[in-house]
Formats: sequence, structure tokens, C-alpha cells
Amino acid sequence: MADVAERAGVSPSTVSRTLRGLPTVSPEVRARVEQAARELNFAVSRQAASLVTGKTGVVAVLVPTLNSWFMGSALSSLGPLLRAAGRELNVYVIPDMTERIAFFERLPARRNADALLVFGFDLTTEETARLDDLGMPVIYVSQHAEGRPSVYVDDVAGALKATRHLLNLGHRRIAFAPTTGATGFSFSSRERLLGYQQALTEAGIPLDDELVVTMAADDTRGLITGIGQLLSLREPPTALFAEQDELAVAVIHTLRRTGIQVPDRMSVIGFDDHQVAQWFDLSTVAQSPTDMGRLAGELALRLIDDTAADHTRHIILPTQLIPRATTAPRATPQPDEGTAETLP
Amino acid sequence: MADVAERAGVSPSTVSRTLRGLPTVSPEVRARVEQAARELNFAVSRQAASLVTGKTGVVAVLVPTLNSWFMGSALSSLGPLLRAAGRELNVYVIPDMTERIAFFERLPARRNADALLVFGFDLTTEETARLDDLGMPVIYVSQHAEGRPSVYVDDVAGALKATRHLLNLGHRRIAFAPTTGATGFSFSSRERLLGYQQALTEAGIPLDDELVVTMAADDTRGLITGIGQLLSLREPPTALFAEQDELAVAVIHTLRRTGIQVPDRMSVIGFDDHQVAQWFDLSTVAQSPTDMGRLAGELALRLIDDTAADHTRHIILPTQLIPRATTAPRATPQPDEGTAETLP
DNA sequence: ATCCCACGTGACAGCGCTGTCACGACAGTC
DNA sequence: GACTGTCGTGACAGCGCTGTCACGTGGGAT
Repeated sequence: MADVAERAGVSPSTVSRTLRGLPTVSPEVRARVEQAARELNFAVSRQAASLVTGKTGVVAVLVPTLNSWFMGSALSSLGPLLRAAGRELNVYVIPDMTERIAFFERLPARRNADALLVFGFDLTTEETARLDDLGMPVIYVSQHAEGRPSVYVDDVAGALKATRHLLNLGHRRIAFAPTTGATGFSFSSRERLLGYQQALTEAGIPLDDELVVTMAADDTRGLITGIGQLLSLREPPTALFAEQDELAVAVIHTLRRTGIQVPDRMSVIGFDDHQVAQWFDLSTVAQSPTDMGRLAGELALRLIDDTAADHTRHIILPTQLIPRATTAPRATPQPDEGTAETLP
Repeated sequence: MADVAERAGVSPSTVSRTLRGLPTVSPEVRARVEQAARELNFAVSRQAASLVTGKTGVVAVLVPTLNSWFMGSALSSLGPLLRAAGRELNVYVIPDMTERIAFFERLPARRNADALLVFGFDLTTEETARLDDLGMPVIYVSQHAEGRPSVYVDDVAGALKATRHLLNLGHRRIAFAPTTGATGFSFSSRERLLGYQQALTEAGIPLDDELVVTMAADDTRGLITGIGQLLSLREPPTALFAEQDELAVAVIHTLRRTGIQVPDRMSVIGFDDHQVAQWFDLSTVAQSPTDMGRLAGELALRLIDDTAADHTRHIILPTQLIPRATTAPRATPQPDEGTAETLP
């Protein structure tokens, strides 16, 4: 900065003022400084600036993985938004429980960011409390946190729509397949289960725990045993609601390999409206992670700039049912459900 | 830090030494300081530290999007690796040309990171030159940069394998479908085209530009016209090699909707071994973005710590052909290829 | 007993900025 | 013509650390 000042024939103070866009700089001086800065390829050191201002110019996000449609979409809209606001995006990837514990133990984001966006974890009260004295706004994304700023999709309502759709098609035995990651169930898992149960209850159908089977899209063995479990029930389901599209697609693939046609013998519906849903003609419930990323980012920027802002407002996003080709009216019961026993 | 020093009854210097793990601290003092730090929830300010050391503790990555299987996988392995090394991950998302120009104009990473990983762009010589005087190691990932550290998969060899596989199945008219993003063609697009051409040439088959049609997985209209273009040739292809699995899957979906069975009437092979390939039983060429992320990260850490390290070594990763159910021997020619005209 | 050296610790300057205050120049007011 | 206020600029301290140097202590070699 001293170099720029010398080149432009002004004091470092003036250079600082110019580069920060303060109004108290005369047009001629401003032009001179800007040109000098350009010629020297000068960029302000965030570190030094933040030491004085206490602001880091960084927004941190805490995510369980980046390898998912949801995170990818959300962060792809968040990133450019932050850049436009002159802020950097710092990502903490917490792939497993060990890392999760370490993160909350050490809280490395402390003093190294102006705000933290926590994505899609189902945090314990202790963890939430820990974040409370982080000394920066913390925004909970894809989860509800009582009394704290949250942005999430209305999972209950979405699951309600999916399940009602199956009910309206005449299905009575409807399975629900939640999924779990290395860091445990997500907030959405719980909420979607709730919506599923609510729909059944309002239709007067008793809940049956045997119809709720946890599976993971990337665990072929678990998929097969999970589906086998459902097909070997005395009254197997005629429809399945998968917590995520990717799981729904994996389920369909597994079903088809065992000769069970979708939707003829089994209706399947997902949740997300992932790109893959289109290629599979999968019925699903659409949500918009892009919107979620954008809204969360805007909220973060607002809370950073305006410390007096309301820190308890929640933003809840809508869902839409997207009926496609994997859900169909319940077929008249067939005598032989025994194919379940012939799984590979 | 002064608070911690006071609480532990030592000088700030000693606290600093302790927290940085320097060996010249007695065990008793170390224990006292560590406890004091824990009790006060103290975390070192990276900003202040970096002001003195000149190191930011940050590794920056430049990516065209986060919303892709490749980026997600690569960064999911890179993130924890950096965390384990005590470094932060800073992401610059450059979704379009405007942002791209702005990035290279302003180079916001300057002084705000210790190394930069550039993912999957096909940079111009000017852009590369600009990065050269960024004052930090720059690692080119998923692309080859002459005389600069690069980590990439052997796209040419992979494409060669895919095309040879189709040739070995008896196909002679083989189409290639490259794909393009908002920031232009990637390095891989070019390389895979090269491998495709090389395989045809070594089989003595003349290249036909009409068989190379650019498409995008998320552009349904473009897909249909692109495929229509191929099917309306005097000699339509009997096999198609798609630059990416996602595109291959979209192509298969489009073909099936027009009544063209895969692989009976048309063999399709992709590239990536994306998760979706399994669900579609898609033949493909596997690469490992996870390995790429890890190797690139390790390389970055090495170049940061050891400025004398060899900055010109390239790491080239292997590929494997994964034959599945979407490639089959060429059918005996059928008289009626006219269905191409009946596209919706 | 004397010297030397290794070891653990404290004092202090300074990294590159920003916020505050002071100052001079100039225009407007009575 | 003296006073007041506004505007643009410079001087300077200090943000929270780290690197360097100096210092005191104790054990081993001579």
C-alpha cells in the first residue's frame, strides 16, 4: 500500500480511503490512486484489514459433504452471491463423527469468519449452544433451530403431498425409506417421516413400523436386504416413498433387477426433483436448493451488516408434487408376491 | 492471547509457542497453557498470525461450479485433507464468463491464500500467465498446463478405451457427443475427442465431423435436435460415446422415448463412472475424482511447505473401462432407420 | 571450582492495514 | 476583514499475533 501511495504521490491513508470507496476523496486523486494500484497489481490484504476492523470478509459454511446434489446446488448459488458482495466463501467439510466432534470442540471458524451457515445437520442442543457463543451470526440451513435464524424447506408438507398422492392412487400399504449419512440422520429425514405418518393418520391408516426401512443409495447390499424385508412382510407394500430421489432411483433399479416392475407392481416416489428424476421419469416432490442457498446467503449478509436485525425469523420454502411415471393406481392384488423370496 | 497468558501465569510468547506446538516448552507449562486456552475458548486469530508469518493458512480453489459429481467428489476428499493439515478451504465459484473475466482481472486470491487449485477450466495462455505472478503455487487440476504442476486423468487413453470397446463390438459408425458449460469447453472435452479420433484412425475409419454433435444433459430441446441430427444422416451411427455419464443417461432417456432401444438399436457409452451409471447399467470409463482431489491437495501442501520442490511434475491418473448393459454387438442392419424422422 | 552450553522463558519490535484526530485551504456569512 | 464551517488530506497509534534476541538456570566437561 505504501508503494501505491508513493506512486500516486499521496499518503497511505488516502490510498486506503480510495480503495475502500469512501466518498471523501477528490476525483483526480481517486483516479491517480486507482491507476497506480492497477499498475502495481495491488490487492488489499484481508488479513491486515481484518485485524483492525474485526471483520474478516469471510462467510463460512459447515457441510456434511460436497458430494451431493443438494449441497452442490445450494453452494453454487451461494458462492457467486457472496463474491458479488465482496466476500469469500470458506467451506468446512465434516464427513464423519470424528471430524464433527473435533469441529465443535475446537470451533476453528471462531474469529476467522463473519458468519456461519450450518447445512443439513441435525444438531444436538449442546452443539447449538456451542455455536451460540461463537461470536458471529449462525444461520441454520435445511433445518429448523428454535429461536435462531433458519432457512429450510417445508419437509413435513412435502412428505404429506407425496404420501397423499400415493393414497389418492389407492395405495394403503405404503413404505417409507429414510436414509442416513456418516454423520447420522438429517433434520429432513425426521421431518419427512413425520409428514408421511401424518398423511397416513389423516387417512385413518394405522402406522406400521415394519414399513419404515432405512436404506442408502450407495449400499447395494443394504438396499437388497431392505427391499427383501419389505417384500417378505405378510402384507407387502404396494408403494414406497423414498426420502431422496437418489435413493428412489436405486430402489427402482434394485426392484427391476428382481423382476418387479415399477410402477406396475410397486409405485415409487422420491423427494428433491434431482436431475436424475427426469431421466428416470420419477415422480417426486420438488424443492429448490438454489433458492435455499441464495436466501441463506442474503440472510447472512443482512445479519452481518445489521446487528440489530431480527435473529429469530425463519424462512420456510415451499414444495411441489411432480407426478411422473413411477407412480400409478394400485393394481388389483396378485396372488404371487413370492418373487420377494427369489432375491439374488 | 494475553488473557490466556495471564490465566496460565506465563508470557504471551510462551502461549504462542505452546499453541503452535513448538518443542521448547516444558510439559508442565504446556499443560497449564492448554487448559487455560480451553477454559477461555481461545482460538488463534489467523489474520493476526498471517500478518506476521506471511502465510494465510488458506488453500483456495477455483471451480466452474459445485453442482457436479466431479467437483463434489473431488472437493469432498480435498476438504478433510486440508483440515487435517490445519488449513482452511476457500472456494471461488466462477459460473460464467463475466465472473471469469472479473476473477482474472482482480485476482482476489492474491495474498489471501497460500496456494490455488484451478479445477477443470481450459485456460488461455493469458490467464495462465496471470496466475503465474500470483505469488503462490498454482496447481492445475483436471487439465494439463505445460511446465506447471498439474493433476489430471488420462482422458485420451480413456476415450481410446471407450471407442475401441465400441469398435470391438463391430460398430463402424460411432458418434461422439462433447458437452459444454457456461464457461466453455473443458480441457477434458478436447482430450476425449482426441482419444475418440485416435481410436477411429487406428482402426482405419475416416473421421466424419457430422458424427460429432455437442449436447448438454440439462437441455432437453438441444438433446432432441442433436440426436435427430445423428439419426437423419444417410448412414446414422449405431453407437454413441458421450463425454460424460450424465449426458449419456440423458441421451438414453431421449432415445428410449423415441422408441429406439439401447443397446439393441444403439449402443451408448459414457465417461466418469458416476453413481447414476450404476442405476442405468451404463457402460462407461471410470475415473476417480476422489483420488484427484486427494493427490492435488497433497501436492498443494507439498509445494507450500517446500518451495524448492519440483514445480513441473505432472500426475496423470489412470482410467478403466467398465462394460455394462448399454453397449452390445452391432445388430445386423435393419432396413427402417426412418423412426428418426418421427421425433416429437 | 570454573567454564560452557543447552534449555526454557520473557521483552519487544513490527507485520499492513484502518480509525481517529489534526490541519490547512477555501467558500460563505455578517 | 474576521469568523465559521466544510472538505480533502496526512500523521500516528494500535489491532493480535510471531520472530528474534537476551536472560537466567542448571548439568556436564575440564
